[in-house]
Order: sequence, then structure tokens, then C-alpha cells
Amino acid sequence: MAISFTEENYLKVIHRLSEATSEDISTNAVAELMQTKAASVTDMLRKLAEKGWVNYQKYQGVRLSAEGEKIALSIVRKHRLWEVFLVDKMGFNWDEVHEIAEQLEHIESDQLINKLDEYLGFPKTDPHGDPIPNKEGILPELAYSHLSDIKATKTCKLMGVAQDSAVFLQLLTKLNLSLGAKLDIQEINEFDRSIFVSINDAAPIFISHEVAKNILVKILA
Amino acid sequence: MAISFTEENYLKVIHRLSEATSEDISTNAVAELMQTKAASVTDMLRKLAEKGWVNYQKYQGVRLSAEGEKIALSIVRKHRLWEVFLVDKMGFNWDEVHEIAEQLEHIESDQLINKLDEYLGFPKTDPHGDPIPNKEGILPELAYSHLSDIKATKTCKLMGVAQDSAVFLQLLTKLNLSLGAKLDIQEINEFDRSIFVSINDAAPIFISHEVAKNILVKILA
DNA sequence: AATAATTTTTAGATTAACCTAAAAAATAAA
DNA sequence: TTTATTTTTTAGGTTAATCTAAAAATTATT
Repeated sequence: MAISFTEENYLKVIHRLSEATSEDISTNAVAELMQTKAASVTDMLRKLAEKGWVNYQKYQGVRLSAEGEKIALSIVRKHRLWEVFLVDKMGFNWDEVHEIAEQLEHIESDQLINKLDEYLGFPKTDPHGDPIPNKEGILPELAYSHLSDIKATKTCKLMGVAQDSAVFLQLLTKLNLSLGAKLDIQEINEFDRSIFVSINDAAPIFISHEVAKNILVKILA
Repeated sequence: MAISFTEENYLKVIHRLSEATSEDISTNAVAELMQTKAASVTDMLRKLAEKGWVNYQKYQGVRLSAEGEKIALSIVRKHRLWEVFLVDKMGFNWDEVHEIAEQLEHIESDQLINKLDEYLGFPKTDPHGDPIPNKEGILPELAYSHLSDIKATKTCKLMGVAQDSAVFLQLLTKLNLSLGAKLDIQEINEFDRSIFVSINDAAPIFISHEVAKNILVKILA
């Protein structure tokens, strides 16, 4: 069944919201991410339900059907592979690729995306550390910790970010924080929950709780 | 001013029709290429005229304004660069890339397209021999001959094709005709205008007038 | 030049995606 | 457990791009 760009974007947004919770997704939550009004969302949810891509009962929220999940994952796959292409091959920075990938993710050609995957060397994650679903639509669970959740003075490795906004990524770049960076937590301040941390063995600096929330790390020691 | 995919496609089609003639383009001609009805075209032409991209007087046909021409050429540039990418980097055949490039040509990012251009080594032509407009929107005139127009037993080189359809390109591939192929015309048959020709010094074969019309060559001797 | 044929435009509908404002349902608070 | 608040849905409209059918203009033919 034919699918429009808009429908694809709705499925993607519902998928993203579903990753954070096991509850049904509210109309308002979808409206906010879609930058539209709740009334418009209601219309679309009814339509997506008719097409069998979501399970939706009015007033009860929405969740993806198996088929909807498959579509959403294929869009995520395309988005992330194109991001790798833009950074690795086109020489963009990690904070420049999101908007362009938002367009490229709607290009329809399985053949192309599989050739691209191969051309890029079957990458496992995108430039922000997010895992890339495979051809079969299976998304490996990476299960990293948010830096803000770590309670003790550990050593970690930066594995990903929880946000793709250019301002956030540019800030990380300024802090010399990129994928793979080593983080030695020196101290966690109770007062403002800021973290005093040494990045790649440099002199320690302060990182705000707000930033730490969006940094995903693997704990090394 | 914002432009929709549909508007881009109309400008592209008007541009294509304008290449073949210096006359104004008729509503019906646009309708045919856009695979839509004349009434729809009339609506759109009025809209494009309001936006200043075409000059249109009702019942008098249409032609691109300077601004419309610039937009059309930027779409052609994107289309052809993506085709080069698909063939040179992704390993597609020349008969497989048109549809995908039709989608990719609408991706909006000057930065991306210029980086792509560089990545591809600033190609002069696409996989079908069509010239690629440069950043400034200047399309080098290549002025090759249609094989069907040649009246004598000459030697030529295949420089391009006048049609991108998969069936046509696949036929050329079967005939061992690809960009750069050497063609030694042995004989031109008056009866059906078929051409008896040796391709890359192989035993000569017959090529129909219909095929010859769509083959662009440079005359070597 | 008058008539016939063709092309193009207008008129009026349709569909997808959106909107605002009002009504209904669900949830929270008194 | 009523009442108040918030969320969601319905009702009715808008815009872009399309359509069919009919009218108008242009072009071709006698």
C-alpha cells in the first residue's frame, strides 16, 4: 500500500516516542513532535489505523502494529545510513546531517539502501552512536547509560547522544566530546548535578546535568 | 520563495520541452509529460506565472522566465549528479538510475550537491552522456549528432542517448553499445533507414532508424 | 469567410493534510 | 463524588493538486 512522506513521518515519530516508554502514545505527544495540532493528529491516527499500521482506540492513545513498526524501522535505517554517508563520504560534521537525512530517509529504493549499506561497510551505528537497524528491521539494543545516571567516579567511553540538535552537538564539539571519547568522572556535584570530568585525559571541566542527560556512555571501570 | 516537488517537476518538464524548440510550450505538451490533464496544467501554469517562474498568457503557451530557467537547471544538475553517483559509486547500471534520480533531484541542500559534485570528481556528463549544468547553472552545449542524421559511411563515437527509458538502454546494452563505443557505419539502407554498423570493430549488425534517432555521436572521420 | 475540429480554459468536485473553535471524554482536585 | 482541568475528538473550513464536463478560444478545413 502506498505511503506518503507525512504518513512516514507520523510512524517515525510514534516509533521514537515508543522507544522511551511501554505505554500507549498520546495524541498530544505526537502533535508536539510533528509540530502540528492535536486535531490533525487525531485525523491521521484514524487513517493510519485504517491502513493497519497502528492500533488506535479513540481517547486511548496509539501504538505501532507489527507492520507499522517494520515501516518505521526501515525509515530509521535509511535515515541513519544516509547520516553515515554524509559524514564519512561527504565530509559533513555530525551536527550538520540531521536535516538532510530527514529528506533522504524518504527516498524509496531497497536496492539503493542495501548498496549504500555495503558501500559504507555495513556500519553498526550512525554518527551520533545510534544503532542502525539491519535489512530485516532488527534494531540491536545497545543499552548504554546516560552520563547523568552514573552515581560514582567511573571511567566511561562516549557511545552516543540522545539528541541530534545542532546546538547540542556543536557544544559537544567545543568540549572536545566526540564518539569514542574517554570520560574520567572526577566528581558529581549534588548542588546542580554538574559533573567534573576529564575528557581524553585533559584537565577536568564541568559538564551540566542538562548536557549529561543527553550523553550515552559505556562504563569501562 | 518555497517550491513544491510538483512545481519543480513542472519547471523541469517545461525546460525539457524548451530544449527541443524555440516556440512557446503548449499546455497539452506539458500535460503529456506530466502524465496529467490539460485542465490541471492550466491551473499550475497560472500559479507558476504568479510566482514569476514562467511567462504565460492564456491560450498562448508557456516559457520559462530567467528565474524559472535557473531553478530548472539546478534540478537537472542534481538529477544528473545523482545519476553519476548511482552508477559510479553504487554500482547501478545506466538503465536503472532514472527513477531513483527522479526522487533524489528534489533533495534540497546546496552544500550537499556541491560536495557530491566534488566527491564525484566534477563530472561533465551523466551516465547517458547528458551534460551536467555547473554551480552557476550554465549548461555546456554539447551539440552531438543523432546517429540517424548521418548521411555517409563515417566513423563515430557514442557520446550520449536522447532517451533514458530502461527498455531502450537495455537494448543498447545488448547491442554492446555504451558511452564511448566506436561506430563504423558500413551502410545506410534507404528502404527502412536502418544502419549497418560495426560496433567496436565487431562484425557489423543492423540498427533500426528508431534506435539510431536516440543515439548521439561525435563524428571522428 | 464560414464551419468543423482541436486545444485550452473555466466551473465545480475531490482528496490529503492541515487549521480553529466547540463538544465530549478522561483525569485531577476539591 | 462532584467539580474543575486537561486532553482528545468532532465539526466545519482552507489550500494544493488533481479530476470531469462544459464553455470558450484558436487553428484547420472546406
